[in-house]
Amino acid sequence: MLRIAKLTDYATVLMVRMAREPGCCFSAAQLADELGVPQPTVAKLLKHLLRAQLLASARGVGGGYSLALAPHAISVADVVGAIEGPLALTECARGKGNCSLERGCATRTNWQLINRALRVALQAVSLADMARPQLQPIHVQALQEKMP
Amino acid sequence: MLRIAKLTDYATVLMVRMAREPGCCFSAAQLADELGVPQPTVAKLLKHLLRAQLLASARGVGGGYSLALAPHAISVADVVGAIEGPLALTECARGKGNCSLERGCATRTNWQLINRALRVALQAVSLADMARPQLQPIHVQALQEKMP
DNA sequence: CCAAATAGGACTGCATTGGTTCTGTATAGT
DNA sequence: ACTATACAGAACCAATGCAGTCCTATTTGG
Ligand code: FES
Ligand code: FES
Repeated sequence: MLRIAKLTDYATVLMVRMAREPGCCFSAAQLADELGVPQPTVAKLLKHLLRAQLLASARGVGGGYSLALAPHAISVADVVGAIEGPLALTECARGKGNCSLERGCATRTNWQLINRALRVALQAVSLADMARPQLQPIHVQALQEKMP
Repeated sequence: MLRIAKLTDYATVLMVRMAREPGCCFSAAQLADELGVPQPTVAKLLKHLLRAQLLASARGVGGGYSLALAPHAISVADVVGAIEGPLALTECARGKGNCSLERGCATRTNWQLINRALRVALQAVSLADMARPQLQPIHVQALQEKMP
């Protein structure tokens, strides 16, 4: 229903938590405990975020995860992308041949533009922003200027 | 994966098609044929759009559907909302008690703002806009001005 | 009355998601 | 060297929601 997966929500909460103390090393167990979410689930998410190179890891006793970049250098779009794959509102927004309506479809390119706007909006919000109690309303200066 | 349902995509294509000849009456069979999508599926979508009062219908021989409002008065957000229900990126974005992380969650209010930005963006695009070959890029003037 | 067309459900197969479990590997401390 | 801790990666399963179909009214023009 045009919403992010619950796991993605968890992931952002995890990342924001870590963004509050960057450089610090968090174990999966510790994070799961703080968050109140089962440990295996948290572990899986952290692995995904690691593969996307948003986290760095240390194995062994006393190991754990830490942010790979500064909090302001990681965007919400990065986190969403790491868990859900590339952002594509419509089937046809990701490459050709995915949508059965392609031939003669009038909405494809316009959807792609909407898609791009969403991506930009998510890229504009960093973990550092999310860690603040409340960020300013995002202002969408929308297309009152349209094609002729 | 943060994408609209395929049926929603169909619905927008249908609406845009009708927006190109407003006032005209389209039967489900005719639209299904034009679109290359099975007739029952199209019929179901049209019923949903009708209930959301985006369409008007005429029964009986020679009946069909037509836009309930002018093309510029119907937004993409309306269509998405009609098919998928109210727009809510996160569980917690729609009312209390939906998200298990609620207590002490630092990202809730910020997600709600992102949510609102998306809604505004979709509301800003009308069927008339979508019917044009290509609308101007949506410009998101994002929150470089954040909370202190 | 009949045919065309919508109105409204109920129903089903399938894909995705949320969540678990298992095996393997690296590391710190004893 | 041994062991406990903690990550790495994959396979696995149950449940939810989606895409699509079907069936039975009801309305209306001819
Ligand atoms: S190509 Fe997918 S809806 Fe137009
Ligand atoms: S309340 Fe749902 S993620 Fe914070």
